[in-house]
Amino acid sequence: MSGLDKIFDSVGSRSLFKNKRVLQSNYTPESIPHRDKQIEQIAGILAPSLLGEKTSNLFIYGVTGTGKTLSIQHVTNELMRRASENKILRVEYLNCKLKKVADTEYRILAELIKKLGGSVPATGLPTDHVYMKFLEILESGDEKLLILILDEVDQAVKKINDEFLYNLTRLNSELSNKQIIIIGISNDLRFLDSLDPRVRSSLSEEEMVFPPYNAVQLQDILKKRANESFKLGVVSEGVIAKCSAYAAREHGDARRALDLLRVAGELAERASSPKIKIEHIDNANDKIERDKILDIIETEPKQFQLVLYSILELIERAKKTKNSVFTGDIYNYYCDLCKQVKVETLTQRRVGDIIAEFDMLGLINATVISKGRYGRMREIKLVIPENILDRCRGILVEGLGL
DNA sequence: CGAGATTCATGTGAAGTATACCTTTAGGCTTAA
DNA sequence: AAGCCTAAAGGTATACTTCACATGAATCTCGTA
Repeated sequence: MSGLDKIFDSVGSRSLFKNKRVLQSNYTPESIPHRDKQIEQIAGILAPSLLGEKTSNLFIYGVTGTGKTLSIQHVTNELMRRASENKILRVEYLNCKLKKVADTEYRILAELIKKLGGSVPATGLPTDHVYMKFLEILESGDEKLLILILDEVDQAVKKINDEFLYNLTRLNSELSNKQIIIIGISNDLRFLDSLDPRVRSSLSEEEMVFPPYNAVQLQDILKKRANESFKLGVVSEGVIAKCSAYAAREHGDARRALDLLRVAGELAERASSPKIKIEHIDNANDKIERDKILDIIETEPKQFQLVLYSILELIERAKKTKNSVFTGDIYNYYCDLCKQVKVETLTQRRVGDIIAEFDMLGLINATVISKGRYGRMREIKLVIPENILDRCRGILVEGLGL
């Protein structure tokens, strides 16, 4: 038996997981603790849809990981189950945050059409044409109602404008025998205030707020899932408490807590530990943060990577001299870098926008400051933790062929 | 000395351009009657 | 004549550029005490 066989064979017996899926973020549990009230309320609002009646549009707030998406999905799943025979309902879920998938009006519509079974080219069509196509494909279906769930709408509106929401809410008047119910989900509590009053009133006919979980509730949730997910006796004393404490600090983000538990389990498994210990959670916390950032960096387009590399290098240098880094410095360094790699340089205008995007992504922190006589620029600070800087640089160097 | 003007380096908005892709339309070719 | 293919014409979204104006506090200027 080869050495590898041994490793492969031992996987089954060594695994700490009974059913890992339970801890993955796309898993929909049977019951959702501490959200009974909200679920009932949603169900109450959406119930008439079973009879094919148009219900109010619904708007839901709450910070990440408070069970918004889960609750909605739970209710709509039940609705679908009840409505499965008579085909009056259809539910579509769309996350508006996904870059390159749903970050423009055109792409959101294209994505919706795709989900409904049609197809549209990535570019070339006038937007109103795409609207027509959307209506067409909607009319062609059997279902009377479409429940459209737009997750993280605030992101979409920030990138586009609120007119497209208005267009969506107005589509109902163009549909002869179909109706659309829009459910908007947002993490940003102030989002509604920034909307045009017209859009606001039609989108948020009903509003709901999901409060964050407190540490006790988080523990409850984690316990339940841990029991389903891990084999008996695998979870050490205090692990659950620690996970929920971490997550409670992140304003009650349950998803974060579950991720933490799952990754901790994976780490423990990899380290051949028979139990998940508290130290695994600390490691998991680092790993999650790390993977998130590394993934963003890796998937960013080349020009963005060049800018980011410039930022990284300059901040590294500035650390020694205790100077700050500004837009101009970065642009100069970036230009040199482009020459070195033989890539076309973008204009400073564009690079400025790219820097702003990194700010949005949370990789850097860029604040506009005025240095009086010496101009006005963004002061740029890195948000990426020290301990993964080298790996970031590694990815960039490799990706750029430096 | 201090109020107001000046200045710098870039922020920021709007409009224009390049590219890649789409539909429509007209012409040319083939085919079947 | 009808059907099919192709190429040109006309159109769009997106990423980027160009142009022009906006910003805001350190510094300068100059009248005044």
